[in-house]
Amino acid sequence: MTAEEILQRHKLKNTGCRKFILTELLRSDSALSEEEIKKPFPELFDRVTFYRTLKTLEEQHVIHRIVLHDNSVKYALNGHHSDQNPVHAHFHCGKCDEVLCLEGKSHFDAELPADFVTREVFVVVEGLCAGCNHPS
Amino acid sequence: MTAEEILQRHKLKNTGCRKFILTELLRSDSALSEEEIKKPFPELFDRVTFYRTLKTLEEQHVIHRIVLHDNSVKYALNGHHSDQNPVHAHFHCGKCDEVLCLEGKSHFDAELPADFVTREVFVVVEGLCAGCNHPS
DNA sequence: TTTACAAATGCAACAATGCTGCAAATATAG
DNA sequence: CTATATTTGCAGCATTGTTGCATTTGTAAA
Repeated sequence: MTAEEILQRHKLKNTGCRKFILTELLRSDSALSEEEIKKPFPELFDRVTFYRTLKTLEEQHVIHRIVLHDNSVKYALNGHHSDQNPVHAHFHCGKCDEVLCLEGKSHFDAELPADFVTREVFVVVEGLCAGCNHPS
Repeated sequence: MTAEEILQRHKLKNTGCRKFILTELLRSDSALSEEEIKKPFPELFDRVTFYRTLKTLEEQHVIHRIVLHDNSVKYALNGHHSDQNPVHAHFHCGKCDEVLCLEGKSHFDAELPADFVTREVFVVVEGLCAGCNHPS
């Protein structure tokens, strides 16, 4: 799957900034912050363009935001999930800062007060990844 | 439980800003943002003092931060929970913006990759509260 | 291919928030 | 009451979020 294919599939214009962001996210196993995405070419696009492009891609459900407990934000490509499951869970390694999607691998239950309705559930698991837990 | 008692219990000096923040949190059923805490007397303390006081209270485990999916932050008093349960779950009403603690009322499970370790789990349930779901 | 238009981009600018250093004020232990 | 460590207020800077507007660009239709 290429950046261009993703954009076509979502009927979005094939622009430089969009291609760049999607390409970087495709290259990465883990979710990336805005800064991490920009890293290879920090000055390639204007700050505001970057900001607006991320916003658009999120609104169009191409990518999703992950808000960590330290208030920082990372972005990841959306999978082809059914969107039936309202639980969005991610793992964040406190040492190497990597973020992993736990889609389909987690379960959450809560007893809400009467008449409360759940729309979405956002979970961030803070911990250590295998590499950081057992540094060899 | 008064603000002074809480401060004594944590061996913290009994200062104006601390008392003010704790008093406002004690008065409220739901978690409050910095702005919401300040609301009654917006100019009573300097912006930086407020910022640093919240940070201190959090570091001393008097209050905890709740980071919502829109990146905003709310604060709530810590209960007397055993701290055995690493899951911190809160409900956020997307309409009236209230935040409720779901402590002890939720359960989370995830299949992590081998050798990954969980330290803490932060959950935000986005939805509608009873009042906003069934406006009478 | 050219044209036309909506959309995307870059730039300027401002708001909100996070954060640090330092001097003055203050809480509390003795 | 005094001494001292802590807290506070102020000035100021960094980062991030956001908007308006003029210019450029992608794409669909002529």
